[in-house]
Parts: sequence; C-alpha cells; structure tokens
Amino acid sequence: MSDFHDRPSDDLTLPAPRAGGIAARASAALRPAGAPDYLQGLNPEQREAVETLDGPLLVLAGAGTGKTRVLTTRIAHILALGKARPFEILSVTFTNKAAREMRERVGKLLGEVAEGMQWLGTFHSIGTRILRRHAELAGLSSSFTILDTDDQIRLLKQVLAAENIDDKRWPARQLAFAIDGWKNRALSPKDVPAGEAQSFAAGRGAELYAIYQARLKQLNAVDFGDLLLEPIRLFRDHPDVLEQYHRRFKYMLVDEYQDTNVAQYLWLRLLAKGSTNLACVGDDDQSIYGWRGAEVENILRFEKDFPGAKVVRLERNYRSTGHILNAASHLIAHNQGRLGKTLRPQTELGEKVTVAGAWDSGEEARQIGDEIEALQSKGHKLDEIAILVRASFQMREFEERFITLGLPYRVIGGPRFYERAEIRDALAYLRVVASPADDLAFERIYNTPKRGLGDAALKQIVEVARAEEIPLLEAARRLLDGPDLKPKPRATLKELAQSFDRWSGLVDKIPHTELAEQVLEESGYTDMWTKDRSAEAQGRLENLKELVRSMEPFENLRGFLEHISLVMDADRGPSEDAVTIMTLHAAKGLEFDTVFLPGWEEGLFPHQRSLDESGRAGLEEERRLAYVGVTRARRRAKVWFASNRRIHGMWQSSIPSRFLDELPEADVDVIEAPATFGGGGMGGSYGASRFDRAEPFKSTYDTPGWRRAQENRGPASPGPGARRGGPVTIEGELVASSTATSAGFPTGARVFHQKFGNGTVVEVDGNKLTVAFDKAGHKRVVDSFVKAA
DNA sequence: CTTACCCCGGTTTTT
DNA sequence: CCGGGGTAAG
Repeated sequence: MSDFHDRPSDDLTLPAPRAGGIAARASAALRPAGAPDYLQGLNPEQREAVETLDGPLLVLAGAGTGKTRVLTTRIAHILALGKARPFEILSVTFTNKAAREMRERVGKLLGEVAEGMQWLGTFHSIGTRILRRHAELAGLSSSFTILDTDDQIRLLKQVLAAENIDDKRWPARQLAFAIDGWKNRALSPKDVPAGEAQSFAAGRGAELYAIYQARLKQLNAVDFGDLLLEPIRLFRDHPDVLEQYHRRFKYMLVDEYQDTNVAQYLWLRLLAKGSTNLACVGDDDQSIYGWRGAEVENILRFEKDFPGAKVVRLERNYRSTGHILNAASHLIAHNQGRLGKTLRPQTELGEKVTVAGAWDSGEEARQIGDEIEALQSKGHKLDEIAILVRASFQMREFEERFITLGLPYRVIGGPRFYERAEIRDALAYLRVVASPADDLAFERIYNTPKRGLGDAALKQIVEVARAEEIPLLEAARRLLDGPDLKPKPRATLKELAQSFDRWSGLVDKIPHTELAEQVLEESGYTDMWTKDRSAEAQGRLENLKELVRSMEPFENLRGFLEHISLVMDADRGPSEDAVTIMTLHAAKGLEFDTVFLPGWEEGLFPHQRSLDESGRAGLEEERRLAYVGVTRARRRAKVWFASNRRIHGMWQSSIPSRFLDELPEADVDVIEAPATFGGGGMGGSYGASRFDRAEPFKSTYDTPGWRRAQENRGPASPGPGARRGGPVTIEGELVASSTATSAGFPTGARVFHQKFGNGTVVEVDGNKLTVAFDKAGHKRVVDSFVKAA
C-alpha cells in the first residue's frame, strides 16, 4: 500500500540507519564475554523461554515467577543477536500500564533502543495505529475519533430512538453489551447467530448493530471493539496489506495470553501466518476476565493452534513464602480446566495463611483495622499492606473504619480520572474545539453548564443536521441564519457557536494548556463548579486543574486528545504511606507483604451471580480469583469471613466460602477471634437465629481452634423488627490513636472532608472530631482528615 | 427548564 | 440501604 510510503516517519520504510549500530552496541554492552550479562541470573526455565527464539512458544508463567523479566529479556536477546530490529518486533499487552512497564524495562536493559520499539503497545493502540494507516480501506478517514463507552451508549440511544424502539424495554446499555460481546467474538452484523439477534428488540439485534456501524462510519468514528475488528477485516480483505505486516514482524510477543478474546486471537493468528515466531506468555490459572470476553480456551488450545509449539513452565516462585504457595496451589488444584503447574517456593515456609471469622462485616473491618495498626506499630509499612475484596461495596466499611482510626488508606478503582463527569465534559469541549464535527462531544456539552438550550432546540438542530447531512455545530449555525429559532435559544446558540469559532481559531496560535484554561473559563464551565455547593465540587475543580496540567507534556491539543482516547488512566503522583484497598481483579500483577482477604463467604465469594450465570466455569473463575488473591502476598495472607453481612440494606447470614475448605490444613492457621463487641454480650437484643438452621460449614479441618471458631459463630441475623445496623460500637473506645497531631478545630468550625464534604464540628475530643456533615450526617473523624472549609 | 419524587437494581473492568 | 436515571409537576 502506497500510504505506507507517505509518511516520512513511517517505520515500515525506515532504512534503519542505526539498526546495525543498535545491535552492535547492545551486544557490546551486554556481552563482555561468554553468555551475555542479561542472561545471567535467569533460572533454566526462564532462560529456555528467552532463548527459544524460533517457532511458536507458550510460556506458562505462574504467579511471581518472573514473567515480565522473561518477556523483556527475550526482547533484549532478539535485539542483541541482531535477529530483528526494534521496529520489527510486535509486542502486545492488555493495559497501558503493562506496555509502559515493558518499555521501561527494555529501556533499562538496552538504553534508548526501546524508543525504536514502535510496535510495543496494547492491542488497542496497535490496532489504532494499523487502522489509521489504512483508514480509507475501512471507509474512514485517518483522523477518525475513538468513542468510549459513554459515547457509545449515547449513540446507541440515538439509534434506538430513530428506529422507534422503546429504550425502556430495550435499554441502550443492554444493546451495547450485546454488540461488545459480538465484537469480542469478531462477529460482524451479518455473522450474528440468528438466535442471539433474537434476544434484543424482537430479533432486531443484528439489524441495530448494522445501523450503529453505519452511524459510526458517518461520524468517522470507531468504538473500542472496532480497533480490533477493523484490522481483522482489513487483513482478510486486503491480503497485500497483511503481507506487509508479515514482512514487518519478525517476532511477536503477547503478554497475558489467557486474557485474549476471540477477536484478539484471530488478529494474532492472521499476523502469525507470516512468521511463526510467536511467543505467548500467560497463566491459565490467572484467567479472571471470562465475563468480558476472555477465552481461557485460547491458552489451553495453544499447542493445537500452533503445531510444534514449545511449552515452557515457569514454576519457581520468588515472591511468596512456602505456606502461602502451598495453600494457593492446593486451592487451584480443585479446578478441572487447567494446564497444570505447581508453584515451587524458593524460600522458607514462613507464616501460615490465617483464616479468621468475624460476627459481621463491621467486626471484620474492626479486626483487620486493629491488625493493621499492630503491624504498623511493629514497623511495617502501610504501603506493603493491602485489602483485596471481591466486590467494591465491601470497601466502604473499611474506609469508614480507617477514617475513624486515622489510618491512611487509598482506594484503587472507583471512577477513574478520565471517567469523571467534569473531565469528560472538559474533554468534550476540547474535542469540539479540535474537531467541530464531533457531534457526540458537542451534544454532551451544548447545554452544560445549563444555558437554556433544551431538547426543543437540540431537536431542531438534529433535524437540520440530518436533512443536510452536516455536523450538529454546522447545523446550529445554519439555524441561526433561518427564522425557526426562538429569540432566547438563538442568542445563546449564537454565542456558543461564536465561542467555538474563536477557540478553534486559537488552536495553533496559543499553547494548548492555555487554550484549555480559556475554554473552560469562557464557557462558564469552571464557574458552574465554583458556584456548586456540593461536597464534590471542590475536588472536581482540582481535577480540572489536574487535567490541564496533564496536557503539558503533549505537543498540541490533537496529540493530547489522541492519547487520552486510548489511555483512560492518569498517572497519579506518589502519595503518602497508606494501606491499599482494592478489588481482587485490580490486584492482578501486584504484590504486597501482607494481604487481607475479607469476605470469603458463599454467595459473595464465590459470587452467586457467577455461579448462576456460568455454572462450573463460573466457579472455576472465582477460584482463580481466590488464587490470584492469595498469591499477591509475599509473607502474610490473612483470609476472613463474616457470619453476617448487609446486602442491599438487609442483614443476611452467610456461611464460609467453600474455598476455605479447599485450603490445605497443613498450611493454614485458624484464628479464633478475640472476644468482641459482636459476639456474646449483645445476644439479648437478637431474635431467633436463622443461622441456627443454616447448613453448617462442613470443614475438613479438625483442630480445636477451628471447632471453637465454628461454635463461636453464634446467633445470626436479627429477626424482623429487630434493631437494624448491627452491634453497637463504641467508636471512641476502640480508637487506637495513630496520629497525634492536634490541628485544633474549635467546636462550631466549618471543615471540609475529602469523602464527606463540608460540615460543622460539634465536638472535640483530643485529635478526634465529631462533625455534623451537611450531607453525610454525624461522623467521628480524626482531625488530620479534614481541613478548614 | 428545573426540581422533586419514584423506581429499579446493585460483581468483577480495559480499551 | 443508596444512587442513577427517568418521569411528572412547578
């Protein structure tokens, strides 16, 4: 394709003036004599994985066995031997974070050579790169925009409306979910199995999918799924294009292969027809994303798919101590569908995994909080402690407890930076400024802040736009010339259109950060939040400033927007020493000295829905999640379950997770909960216990401690009419002061709290304040957590 | 157009 | 029990 040659910077045409030099330099630097330095210190399996360069290779890398090291060293090895030049290696990851890390580590090994690795990135970023090159062949222009989930939903709502489909009965979200599912499986509208198309809007599923695709093309836009699918179509329909990539990619590496979906698999297969030097690294035991399209089968089938494939197992674990690994291995051995490998500890047995029960989730949080304080006083860093939960609602209880204790924590997950409403609004403004034809962005902000442009005005604009086949902003301008608009919307719309003209005119004239500030200011957007009195407003303004700051490293507005459409996470700066609270899913790939695993109860973990929807496969995926959780711990893994938990506002009694039974007794200590506020004393206030009748936990354990723990579980949920809210806690008495500062807020002072917003101090007790929050009610907080409002 | 209620749903999440 | 989204009234 000639467009390969249009771009001077196109690596496919680069003569690679420095290529020889790179290889030579790398070899010189890395190979003083004999085996090169970078191979030193690899164990035999790792070394085999690095040195097996030709032919398909599957590296089954157990948790903590040096997977990333193998990947990066392998790249170094290929380059050092001069087998390929940096831009002839395709290496794909799932997340930007993983891509960044790999680039950094290759950089450390080889210096600036890593810069030349233009094909190191996520499936989506590489897909974008390919698609931009050949956009015309896919019916797009190379400046296509990438829609995120929000835009996608908005567009689908429009499609549903245009097709007169009741979006009550058939929510756009559901259609989006279906389409994503089809795209994950690389199905075009015509390929959608009739049975599945049937499931939406009386059989119109595939039809709506087709209309949606047509709309995307009109808007010159793609969604995330298209970033994989379009290249696949391109490769299939244009063998000459595929051929060029075959010539290009001498080596291919794939990280987290167990997470690939059908589309990614097909994408890889097409590319792998060129060279069979495909190395996939993954761990079937850590496949936890089946629910979003990942096919464990891909990794299980590897040897069949790629005949002659070599399989290397990395089983030496350098992360965790013996008991932890034994426990994890024993647990995961209960799964049927796995390739099978056993983690082998490289160090001492260390501490046993502990299992402890609590009366309810509140007590669980208190106990864990106490334990963390104990660890802290023994000199453990909070950064090295994590609480890994199955579902995010579990986090709240820990947060509240930690606030009371004054224990610094950070929550990973939640709404991410670029998903916050204010950020998305701001970006929508910038998108319209950069490309006035971006209808979805325009639609998002044309009445944000409220400027009196409602549905009526929008409807008029849309009508004109559709009739004339022009973008919304253009249509708005045309309406201004005509007689149809009412005076008020006309004036407002005129001003808005003029503003956009002005801003667009400034794009190449003033620095983009400055332009962004100006847009946010002049549009009244900043003002909107300044005037807002809600608890979050202050934080939102901070976020907007942060957004502008994050634009600085980019050359221009366009470059920034391209970046953020694919990189939806922002690098948050380093922060103080704090306990990490996150979901098990978010914890994959991370490690901590001490890991708390609360909520191991039937129904929550394994999650009922997983069981209901996916049966045995669901259970096995839950079990893999448990395995991921346990293997995050370097030295201490502490599992908890609670006998009572409030779900949807109702107290439910629960039985311990079957996964507890699957932990090997020899590696586990059952901890008897110390007497607490929940256990005995309050018994009187509870009615007859449903728990008494509940199926007893059939344990394979038979230690005195375990039996006592079983017996101690006592009565369970309060009967109807019983006092709600669980056992009384005497917060003040439980508090072990971990912060001794006294910022000295007087009673009556107005204060601001990150989580609870503004409030008035009603009582002061040392460094602990009782604050009447405007929104959140009365809370007892440590003064270092609030600042003067 | 904005505000006040009502109803539904509530696992995990990247790009 | 809580929040989002959508509807109905001001």
